Amino acid sequence: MPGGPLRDRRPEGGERLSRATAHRLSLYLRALAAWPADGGKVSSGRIAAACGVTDAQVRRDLASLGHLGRRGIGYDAPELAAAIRAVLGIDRTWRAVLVGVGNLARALLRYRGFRTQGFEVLALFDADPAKVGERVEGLAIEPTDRLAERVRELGAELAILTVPAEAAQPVADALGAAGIRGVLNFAPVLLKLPPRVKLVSVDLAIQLEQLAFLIQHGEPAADPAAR
Amino acid sequence: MPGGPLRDRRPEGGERLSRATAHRLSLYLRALAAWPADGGKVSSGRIAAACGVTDAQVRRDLASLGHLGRRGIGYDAPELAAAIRAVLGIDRTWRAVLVGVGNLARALLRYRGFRTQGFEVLALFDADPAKVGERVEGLAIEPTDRLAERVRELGAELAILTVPAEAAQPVADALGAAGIRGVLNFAPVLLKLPPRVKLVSVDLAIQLEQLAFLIQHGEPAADPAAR
DNA sequence: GAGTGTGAACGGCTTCACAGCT
DNA sequence: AGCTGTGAAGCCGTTCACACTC
Repeated sequence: MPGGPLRDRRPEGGERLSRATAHRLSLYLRALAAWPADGGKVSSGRIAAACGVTDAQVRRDLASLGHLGRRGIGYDAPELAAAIRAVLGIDRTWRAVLVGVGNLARALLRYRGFRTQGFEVLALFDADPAKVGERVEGLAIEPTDRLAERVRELGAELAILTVPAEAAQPVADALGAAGIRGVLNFAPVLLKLPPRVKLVSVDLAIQLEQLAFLIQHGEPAADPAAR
Repeated sequence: MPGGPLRDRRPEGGERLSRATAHRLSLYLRALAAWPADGGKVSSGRIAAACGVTDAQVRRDLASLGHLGRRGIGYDAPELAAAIRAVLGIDRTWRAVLVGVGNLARALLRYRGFRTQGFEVLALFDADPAKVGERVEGLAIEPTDRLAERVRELGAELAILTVPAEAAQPVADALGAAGIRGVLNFAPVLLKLPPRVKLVSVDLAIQLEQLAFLIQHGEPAADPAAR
């Protein structure tokens, strides 16, 4: 058998944390940031209460980052925040471009917390010639057919896709070819991308459907945060 | 104990379907809608391919809706779509209000698929007096302090919250008091609501953080759709 | 007392595999 | 052959409980 023990080798480095855990870490980070910077010590219980999860869950999540807590004491808030940022990969600045400058794009651009959390939008693109040249939040809109070229030029790693559904796949193809590493997609379609490009999709209509579902079936508890 | 001799309620009383399943059902529904309306028959394999899941998963999900498929044949697309709509609770119209008329709100209002999927926004509210009276997508913006009164008047069941973070909790309180049944929240805070009010939260900044995390750790596969 | 770290039990979702129908 | 429905198994994330530390 040619495969042998070399295949399927777990890349060492301890425990891989799940996507769900990563999501909660974002929540914890937000809670820490909103904290009145008192003593600097926090406990799993306080974080849990602020984020709507159990304290055991918080401890389990934080333990996966290393030995950050001290028994009987708690966690050091700044140290904890730094560790979470590091594992989430937001301890540096990500260079991003945005394609499709509609209302959603404008809302995102104005959203504080993008730049503060380490995301920087470097360029805007739109296929509509009437929009090209217009300035939004300090950036001039460029034509979409320059997308690949400019992505390479700027060294952008992330793309935010806020184009209509029909335009999404062609743009995604162009982004993939230009060497982008991640796409945050708001178009309600299933994008096909090479496996080296990571994808997170947000479908706003589906969220409303989920809400209808929750009401329809009397689920036990309200949801702390959703995806 | 009422009921008595009537047991054996197979059709819908038995299995509760999970939130994850409900999310996938939304995906399937979208795939069905986008289908070229050929014969009218679909198989679990085709749906699976369109949604980025396994065929076994599709069968398991659809089986939980009742006995819709026919062995050797597949599913009848229109019938399947109707069944999914029914279980998701979107086989009727939901009356909704929207609070906080910024760019995000305008993007949502323009989003086709809201009204077509059974959601109708009846009124808009904003705390900014300068915006009150302005018409957006055919609706005049009303002052937020009329919110509770108008929710009752209109019989609204759902609310879409697109206000700044600081304003979210007070508005949520007002909505809860007015008898709203569900809230779709876009403000980056953990809302406290009575358990009878269902909550779905969408945090756009967290989605970007998730993307950074995926890139940072070379996850095996790209994600079909996210929450 | 307050609080973390963690094995172990638990529960639920997903995948497998195949029987059964067309 | 093609495809669904479904026990059974596998897997993974969450919760429990408690030893341990300050």
